[in-house]
Amino acid sequence: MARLTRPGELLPQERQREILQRLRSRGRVVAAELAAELVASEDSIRRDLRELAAQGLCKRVYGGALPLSAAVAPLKQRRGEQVGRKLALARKAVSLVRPGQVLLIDAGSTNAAIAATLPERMGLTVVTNAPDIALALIEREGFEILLLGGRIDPRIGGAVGAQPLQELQRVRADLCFPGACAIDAGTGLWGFDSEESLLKRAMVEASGETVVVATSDKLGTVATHRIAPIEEVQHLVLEHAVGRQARAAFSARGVSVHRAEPAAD
Amino acid sequence: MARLTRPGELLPQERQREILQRLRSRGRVVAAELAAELVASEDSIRRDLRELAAQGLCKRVYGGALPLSAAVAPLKQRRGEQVGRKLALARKAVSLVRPGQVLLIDAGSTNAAIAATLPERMGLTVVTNAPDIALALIEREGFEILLLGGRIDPRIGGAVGAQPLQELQRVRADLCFPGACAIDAGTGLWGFDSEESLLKRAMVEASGETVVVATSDKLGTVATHRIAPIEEVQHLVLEHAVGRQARAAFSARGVSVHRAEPAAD
DNA sequence: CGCATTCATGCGTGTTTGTGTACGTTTTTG
DNA sequence: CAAAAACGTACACAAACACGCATGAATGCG
Repeated sequence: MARLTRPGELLPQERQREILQRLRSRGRVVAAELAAELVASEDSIRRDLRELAAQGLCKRVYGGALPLSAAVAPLKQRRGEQVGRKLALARKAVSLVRPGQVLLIDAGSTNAAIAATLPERMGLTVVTNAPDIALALIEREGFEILLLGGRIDPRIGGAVGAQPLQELQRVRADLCFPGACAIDAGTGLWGFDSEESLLKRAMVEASGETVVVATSDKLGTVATHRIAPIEEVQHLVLEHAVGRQARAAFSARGVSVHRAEPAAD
Repeated sequence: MARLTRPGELLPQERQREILQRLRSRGRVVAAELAAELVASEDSIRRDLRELAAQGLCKRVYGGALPLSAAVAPLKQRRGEQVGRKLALARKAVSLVRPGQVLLIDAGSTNAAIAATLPERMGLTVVTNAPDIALALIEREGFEILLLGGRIDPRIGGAVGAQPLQELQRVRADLCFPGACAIDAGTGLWGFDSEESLLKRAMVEASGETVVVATSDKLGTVATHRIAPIEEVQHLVLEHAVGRQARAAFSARGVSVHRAEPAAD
């Protein structure tokens, strides 16, 4: 008794696609919930999960399924073996995002990982100066994307200079993710390039809160161009391996320190 | 029993276009529904879907079809016939570019192929509203890239609206490549979307010369929004298969017609 | 004008695919 | 350790499918 294309129901493949989306956005799926929300028997759902697991797209567990740790990392992020670490950081960073917020995302590979990890259909607005981030979001769904234009610096991978600065004046964001820069508990946030730092400063100013996501090598160092004092940084996402002392130094300055899960692939 | 041009019914190509449109707007199509709403047998609909899938325009699934925007592995399916054709067009289009010029490249898959075909180290400056085009050029070398910012329309794959329009005021280009639109020897250049057409118009105005690169289905048709009269189009790049009559019609209007090499698949 | 060609279509064929049911097994829970 | 929940396998059925063929309309050529 197979009533397949009943109006209002989902196509088999469509159902599987939806399951994958939920996996990405919520981190898990429950067979019984899926059966209820997508209209299908639990048997069909189980078949789907089995099939997806066989394709290596998720991990089958009792009661439902979980995303595979390195599930959605096809081939665009081959910037070294950092991928696992950056993904772990990105997951933690994304947990700070709430529905409906406006995010200001700077260029950079870590931030690209964050953008790729953002949940769909949360009503998020993303403002960015990086074409790769914009492109990644275009290919997904449910994002309002605002691109900052200007001359593109190929080393940075995004627009810099007066124009994006000017466009930023018209933007007000909830959360800001300035890209790779140095951070120090005493002196605050620093950048390596003059133009770049100017833009990051403007980003921080245009946002309610600032989230710094830092790989270990960015810690405690100071660069040449000042971006912001430590008081303007509300959140700091660090790798699992960072010691307690370093974390405490930031906490003492009023920064919420978030620790990523160990990058277990 | 083929009643082909029956008034009120849809031509095969019209039907396929409609299917693609529904695919974009609703995210899925069901074969049975299509057969009912467009007036055709399910066989014909299935044939359409198979054909569209073969061209890489959708993903065929049991019961209907899905857009491949959220598809898992888009890379391996970029081998459809469209790619060969677009590459042949792109090669011809690029031959019109001279060293040191400033190019204005609109969003669209054909234009992306053009950008990918541009020679490096020719001192070219590229102005574009499409993140994918900007990204492709970043990863190569020897290009000056200027990104037009603004709200991004995911269907178009680039910035549209008032902001890129305004930024265009400050740009003067040598050559302009407005993206996919309809062209007719008598009435000129037409677009399908209001906002989009406005931007294309501004692009044409900001450039010394305009190059229209058209796949065969764009020929002789007229859409709803006027972009420019035929006098403002200096070059037209057509596929090899386009007949002599059609080419002559444009030549007579003062358009330089360039014929792409046959697409060697 | 007559003929061959091309093309979209509908129908009949057999095949593939998804689904529900039945029944035995495994895992979790109290 | 026993009950319940979740699971997997086997089977039957119908929907959806691909393929081949004949039909009828438009087109091109002698």
